[in-house]
Amino acid sequence: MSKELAKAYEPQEVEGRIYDFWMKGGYFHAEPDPKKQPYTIVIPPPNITGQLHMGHAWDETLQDILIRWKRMQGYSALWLPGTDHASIATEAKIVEAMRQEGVTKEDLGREGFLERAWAWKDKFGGRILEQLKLLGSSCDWDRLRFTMDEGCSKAVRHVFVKLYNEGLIYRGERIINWCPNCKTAISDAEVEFEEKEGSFWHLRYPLADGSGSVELATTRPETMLGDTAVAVHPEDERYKHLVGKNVILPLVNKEIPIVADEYVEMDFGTGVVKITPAHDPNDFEVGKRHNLPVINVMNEDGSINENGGKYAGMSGLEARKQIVKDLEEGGYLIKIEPLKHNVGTCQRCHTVVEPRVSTQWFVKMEPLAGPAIDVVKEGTIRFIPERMEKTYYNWMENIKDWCISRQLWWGHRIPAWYCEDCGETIVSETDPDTCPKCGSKHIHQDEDTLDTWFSSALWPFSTLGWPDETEELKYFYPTNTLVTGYDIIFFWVARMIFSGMKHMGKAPFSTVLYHGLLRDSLGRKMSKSLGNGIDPVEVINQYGADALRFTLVTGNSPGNDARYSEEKVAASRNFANKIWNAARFIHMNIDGHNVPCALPEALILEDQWIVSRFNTVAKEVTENLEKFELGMAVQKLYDFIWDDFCDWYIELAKRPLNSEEDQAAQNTRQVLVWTLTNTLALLHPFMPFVTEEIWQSLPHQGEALIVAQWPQYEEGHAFPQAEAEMKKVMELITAVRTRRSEMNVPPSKKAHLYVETASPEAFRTEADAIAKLAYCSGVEVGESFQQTEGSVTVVTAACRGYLPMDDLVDKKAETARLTKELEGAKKQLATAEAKLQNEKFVSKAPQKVIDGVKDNAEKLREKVRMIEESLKALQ
RNA sequence: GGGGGCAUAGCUCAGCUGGUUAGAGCACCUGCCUUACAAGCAGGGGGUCAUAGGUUCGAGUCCUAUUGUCCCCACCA
Repeated sequence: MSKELAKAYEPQEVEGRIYDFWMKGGYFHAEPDPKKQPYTIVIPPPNITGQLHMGHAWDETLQDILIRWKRMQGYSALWLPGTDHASIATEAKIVEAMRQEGVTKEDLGREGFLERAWAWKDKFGGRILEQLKLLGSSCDWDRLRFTMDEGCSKAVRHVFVKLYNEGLIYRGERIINWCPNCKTAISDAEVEFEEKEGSFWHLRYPLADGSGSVELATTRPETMLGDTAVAVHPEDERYKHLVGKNVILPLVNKEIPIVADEYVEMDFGTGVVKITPAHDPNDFEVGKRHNLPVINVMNEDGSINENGGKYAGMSGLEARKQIVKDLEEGGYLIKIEPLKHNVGTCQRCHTVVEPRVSTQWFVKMEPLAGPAIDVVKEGTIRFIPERMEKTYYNWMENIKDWCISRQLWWGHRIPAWYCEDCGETIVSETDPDTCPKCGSKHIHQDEDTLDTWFSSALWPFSTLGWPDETEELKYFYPTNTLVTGYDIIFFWVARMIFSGMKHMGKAPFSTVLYHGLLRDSLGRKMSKSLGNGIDPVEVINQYGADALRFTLVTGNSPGNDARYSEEKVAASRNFANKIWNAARFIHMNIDGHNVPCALPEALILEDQWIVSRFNTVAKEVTENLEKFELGMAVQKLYDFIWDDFCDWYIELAKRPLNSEEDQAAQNTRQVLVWTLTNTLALLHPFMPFVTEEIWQSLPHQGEALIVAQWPQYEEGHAFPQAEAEMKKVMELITAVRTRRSEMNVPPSKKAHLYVETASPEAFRTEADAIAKLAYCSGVEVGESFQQTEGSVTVVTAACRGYLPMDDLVDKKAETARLTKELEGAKKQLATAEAKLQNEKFVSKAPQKVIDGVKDNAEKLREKVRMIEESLKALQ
C-alpha cells in the first residue's frame, strides 16, 4: 500500500505484484521437513485442452484456502499442481485442428501425430496454469507434474504390469461401448444416457417350418443383420411349443433358433426378443448361455460391414432406412410405434454409442473394490458431506470390469507386445526386443492407449515419485484433503481410492471435500452450447481475484450446487474495498507515529471489547475450518470486520484518536493496528491479495502474511465482562438512533440524553461515545432523573434513556408507542414466566437454557417497570 | 425400477450435535456527502421455515407420509 492511498481498492494494480512477491519469496514451495507436520493436497489436474472455467475457480479456491490456512498454522503445506493429458478430448481437438488443414491422422502416421500432439501440449497445456495463478493459487510450481511425464508414465507401466501379472488386468473379447465418432471404446462411466424420441419397429419373423411366424419389436432394426436367435421366456405358455424350432431371418434368409431365456420379460412387447449378441450387452449374455454365434455387422464408424450383405458400406442410418423399406416390401413390417427411450451417448461428443463386441483390455474390479469400500466404511477416508458415501458405495458395490483400452494415439501406450511367430503376449515395464518364449524378433506392440483415468487414478502417489521410494512420497503420502466436484466420484475419486489401497496399501487421502456444480443466475448448468458460461479471468480483471474467491465460498455448503451472479461478486468487491478503507483510516492516523504491532498495556472498555470479539472470532473461524465449514468461517469474518470493527470500533476509536491525551491516542492506534493485522491473517486464506497488500503496509512482524502465524485463541484476550458492558452501551445507542430515525430527526438536531440505570459504570465511561454516536448534545447518567413531560423515551434491557425534545414530541403518539412497547414486553415476560413455571421444563431443560430464560425474565421485568415509569411521566 | 438432494424474507442462500425474539447479501422504503469508505453511514418494512401428522418440556433442525422440484445410478428388446 503506497502512501498515496487510492480511495478505492484497485486489485488490478495489486494482484500481479503480490503474486510475484510470493513467487520470489518461494513461499509456495514445500519440502519434507521433519520439524513440521505435512499437509498435502494434490490438485485435480485440469485437462491441457481446458481453459479456466468457474468450476475450476471454485475448486482451486477451496484448495488454496485450505493450503494457505495450514501453511500459516506451521505445516509443511504442499499443494501439488499438474495437468492431465485428457487423451480423448485432446486427440479430438488436435484431429479437428488437422481437419481444418485437410490433414488426417493417417496422413501423419502415429509418430507424426504424436509429435504434433506434444507440440500442441507445449503450446496450450500451460494456459490454464497461468490462469490458476491469476486466482492466487499457491501451488508448489516447482513440483508441477503432467500425467504423461516420465515419472507418471513409469508409474502407469508399473501398475499395468503388476495388475497383469496378478491377473487383475486381462485382454478379452467383450461387448463394449463404442463411440463411432471418436472411433474408440469407452468405459461404462463415460456413457451418458439421454432420453430420445425413437421408434419401435414391430417385425414378423416367419417360422422355418412354415407353420406361421413370431412377432417381435426392436428399436434398432439395422442390427437384425446380426441376429443369431430369437428368444422367449421359458415359462411363456404362448411360445413354449416353439422353443427349439427355427425362424427365418428376413432379408438375410438364414435360419436362426428360438431359444428360451429368463432374461426375456413376458409382459413387455410381444414377449419375443431378437438376439443380436454382437450389438447388445444383454443379448451378448444370452448368446453366451446358448452358444450363439456372434456376428459383428458394424464398422468402427458405425457403418455396416461385409457381414451386412447388400447393406455393407451403408451408414447406420442409411441401412436402417433401407432395411425398414425392404422389410415392409417383404411383408415383414407390422407397424411402427413412436417410443421414448434412453439411449447411451458418448460423454465427450454425445454421439449415440453402439454396443459392439471387440477385443479390449479390462481391469478386474471386484477384488479391488472390497478394500476401497472398507476404507470408507471404517472412516479412514471421510466424505464431506457424508451423503456422498452412499453414492460411492452404490457404484462400488455394483461395479463391472473397467474397459481401459482406447483406440487412440494420444496417451499411455499399452505395454503389451505380441509375438508374430508364436503368438505370445508379452507385458513388460521395459520395451522387449525379442519374444522371451520363442526368441523371435517379430514382435509388435499393442496399438491401443490407456483410458486417461488410468493415469489419474495414480495421481496422489505417482506425482510424489512412486514407484520409487522418494523422500517426498514418504513424507507427503497419504495426502490429506482431496477437493473435487461430486460429478467425478466414479471417474476419479473411486479409482484413486482403490489404486491407493492396492499399490500403496494406504488410502490416498483422509478427507474428500466435495463441492457442487456452479450454475448461472437462472440455475442452469453453465455450458458452451447455452453460451451462459462466465470467464473467471474476465471477472478477476473487473472485480479482482479476492472478490471472486470470496463469492465462491460465501453462502454455500459442501456438496451443494451454487448459483453464480455478478451481483454477488460486486458485493464481495465492496467488502474488499471496505477493508481497504479501514486500512486507509488507520494509515491516516498512524503515519508519522511510531506504532508497534502489539497491544498496549492498558485497554479501555472498547479496546477490551474488540480484542475479546476478535479472540472469539479467531477461535470460531479455526473451528469452522477444521470442520470444512468454509462458508461459515468467511461469514463470521465478514460480520466481524464490517460490523464490529468498522461500524463500531473505528467509530469509537475516533474519540481517543482526536483527544488531547497522547497516550490514549497511541493506545488506540496500537489496538487498531493489532486488531486489523490479526484479522487480515484470519482472512488471508480467503482473500490473499488485499490482505497481504494491506498487511505489508502496516506495522507487522515477519516478512509476509502468507507465512505469518495463524491467530490463536488466547485466554488473556477474553473479556466477557467488557463484551457485556459494551453490549449495553451499543443497545442504547441503537435505540436512540432508531427513535430519532422514526421521528425523522436529522443528525444536526441534537438533544440532551438522560440515562437512568442501575448499573451506570459503562454508560459513564462511554458517555462521550454515546453522545457522538447517538447525536446527543450531552449525556447524563444516573440512577434516577425527574423526567420532563415532553421527552422521548427509549428503553433497553439495561437502561432507560430519555431526550427532552419538546418541540418534536407528539405526546399522544409517544404514549401510544410506549403502550404498544409495554404490551410487547409484558407478553414476552408472560411467555418466559410460563416456561419457568412449567415443571417439566425446569426439570428437563439444561441449566444453561433455564438460566437464560431466568435472565431474560429479569430483564423483561425491569423493562416493563421502566416503560411504566415513562408512561407515568408522560401523563 | 433404485438412491439422493432441495423446498426458510421479493431474489440468491446460511442456519453445526433440537434450546431464549430465525440470519446474511441483493432488492425495497426513510434520513444522511457525520474528513476511511455513496462500492458508504444510520434506521425501517418484509418470513404461520412446502403441507399433514408424530417424538419432545421445547422442532426450521429429529421421525413418518404427501406435494413440488432437481440430480445420480440402472437401462426392458
